[in-house]
Amino acid sequence: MSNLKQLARSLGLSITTVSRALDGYSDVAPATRERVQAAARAINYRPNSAARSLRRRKAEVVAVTLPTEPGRFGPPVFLNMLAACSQRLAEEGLDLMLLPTMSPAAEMETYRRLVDGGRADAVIVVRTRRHDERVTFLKERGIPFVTHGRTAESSEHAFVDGDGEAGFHDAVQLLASLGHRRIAHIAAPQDLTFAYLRRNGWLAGLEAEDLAERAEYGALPTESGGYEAAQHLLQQPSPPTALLCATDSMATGALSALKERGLVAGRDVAVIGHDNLPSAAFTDPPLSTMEIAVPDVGRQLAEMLIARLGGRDPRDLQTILPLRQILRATHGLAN
Amino acid sequence: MSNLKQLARSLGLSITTVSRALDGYSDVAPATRERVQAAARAINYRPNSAARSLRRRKAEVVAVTLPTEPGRFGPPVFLNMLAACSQRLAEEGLDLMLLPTMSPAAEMETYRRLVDGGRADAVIVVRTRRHDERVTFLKERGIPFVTHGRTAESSEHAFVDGDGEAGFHDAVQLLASLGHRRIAHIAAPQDLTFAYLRRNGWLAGLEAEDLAERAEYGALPTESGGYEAAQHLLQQPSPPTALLCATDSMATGALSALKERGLVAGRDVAVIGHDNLPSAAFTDPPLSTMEIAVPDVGRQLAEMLIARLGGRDPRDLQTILPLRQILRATHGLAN
DNA sequence: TTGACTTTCCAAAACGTTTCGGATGCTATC
DNA sequence: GATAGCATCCGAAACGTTTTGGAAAGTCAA
Repeated sequence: MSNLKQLARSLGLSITTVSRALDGYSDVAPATRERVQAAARAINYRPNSAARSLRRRKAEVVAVTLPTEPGRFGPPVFLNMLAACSQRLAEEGLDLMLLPTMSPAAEMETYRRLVDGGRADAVIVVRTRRHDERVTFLKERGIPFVTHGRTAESSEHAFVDGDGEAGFHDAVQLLASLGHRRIAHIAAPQDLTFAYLRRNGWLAGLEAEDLAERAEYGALPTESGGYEAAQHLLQQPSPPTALLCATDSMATGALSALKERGLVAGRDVAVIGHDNLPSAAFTDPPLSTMEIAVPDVGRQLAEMLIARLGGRDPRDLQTILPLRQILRATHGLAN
Repeated sequence: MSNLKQLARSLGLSITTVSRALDGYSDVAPATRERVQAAARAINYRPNSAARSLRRRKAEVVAVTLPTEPGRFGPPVFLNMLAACSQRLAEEGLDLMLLPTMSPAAEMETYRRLVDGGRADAVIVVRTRRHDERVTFLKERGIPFVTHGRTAESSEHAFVDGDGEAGFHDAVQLLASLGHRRIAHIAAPQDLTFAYLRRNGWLAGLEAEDLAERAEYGALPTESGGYEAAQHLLQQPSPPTALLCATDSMATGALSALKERGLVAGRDVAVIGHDNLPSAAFTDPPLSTMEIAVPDVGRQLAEMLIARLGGRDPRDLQTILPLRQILRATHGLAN
């Protein structure tokens, strides 16, 4: 691994000049700069990142921890989003670094290493919970951060989130307009903000439509969870005619439970999910679902982070994005 | 952010002693050590990672770039694997850092920053191609690395891979034993090693069973790709009775194409995939597929990396893992 | 009392970069 | 021919840690 000292010696220049030539300062002669750049290219010189960030007192890294419950990774949706985010951050010279973590305890320890060890300049929080230890920690330390999804104390920090509440409200109204009266909810764990808000939207929709029946079942946000929930709901005395599912994964499991009982989704029972996973277009029947209407959530996340790093007030950096309903075949008619 | 100097001053000790107390050296008095540890805990001290890795001349980071074709992220399978890998690496004091990259060019630039800038001590290569620029680069630089999936020059480096060739060979034999004679292959891009090997296995299986018909169609390894491929293969004069698909995503797309033509998978046409995605148990009918038989590929990857960092010869670190067939409902009988 | 050992501590150098505050030599101006 | 101004370069300090090579004080045996 080459360094400035070698480079300087080989060129008969001082370390200072070489450093400034490469950084584009104006006090180095054009001819010299070219010589330096050529030599740097020739030996594949890159500044040592540890030395640079020690001196500069910033890591030039934005970190995200990826909570990975054993055996199950979060929706692939996150990763597309984070990829777009990383692209924008790269334009700013920032690396996005993802750190898988296995347990909440391990995750908090990672946060401490990250923040107290100066390894990251800013943090993105995903899988946000309503009362989120990570948010508390970051606020306490005063390090810039943006959450993907709100918390109970969202007014205090930057976030971007889809309007799941409105989306589920609308979905209930759509189903009601199609004649459904018994619209059940397949809920994800309520400590997760997105799950809480979607359930709220469902409740509000029922309220608005004056529907008294409010059957629901909570499960893990996975295909199995959705399957289990649907099984439970369908075997009740007067089973629901519509299943509003917190996620597409759950909806997929629900579809499979319907099939097992000889029911056709979109004809016998309506099913609506959320996320518009790539596979949602290929379920049988193709899943009706919803997704955030703007294409570049990741980019927005990056912009917010950059604004926060530039000192902008977090209260100016709070976006709730509208959802778009994707109506395929499973939202169906009530019979 | 606190540092050793503050800590030392507040304790009336030298920086050296504080450092050594925290690192568990034996030349510091037990009483002193406790005092230091208590103080460090009190102010949330963590060593500055830039300073530490500058001095130690190692980053204590293992990097993975995640190639993310726009709009599409690799199978979630990777991420479970990497999470397990990161857990094992953490025991060794190593951070696993994932870097999303949008294009091959951007990916190579990331590699250069990573390696020439001393940001990572070792690298994991995923989505391996048969002729892989990244592998060439890493070999040239002499930095330890392990690939997930083989390359054309695998004899030279550490890797762990599933035996896709044998798996697809076996699948052909299974299908043949069920009476299928026209077994088509839905292939992924052949520059990806896994795709190449699976196709090879398919060919070898046909050979072994003396089947002359070898219809195939290459597409992107996505649901849409599989859909498109199945459409193409099924509209031929004498369509295949079995579709052996390079991935479960493709198989899912193929299932949807079958349905559209009124065909039942597992009765009219057999379908077999690869990966055993969580959703594979919930397709309709449930997908027959295969997966690596051992549970902890990620851990193996980590062990190899650790061995390489310890100087072990890469030729001792090459594992091809057997696959397990998961026979659900779509491998079906030939009619 | 002396010398050899042990225990406990510490000063200083080093890692590779960035950056502050000049230094040097040259050109233009009066 | 002195002076100011400019273009170009550089020495040295600093970032926070680890680590080398002792130093100081205490213990023990002879």
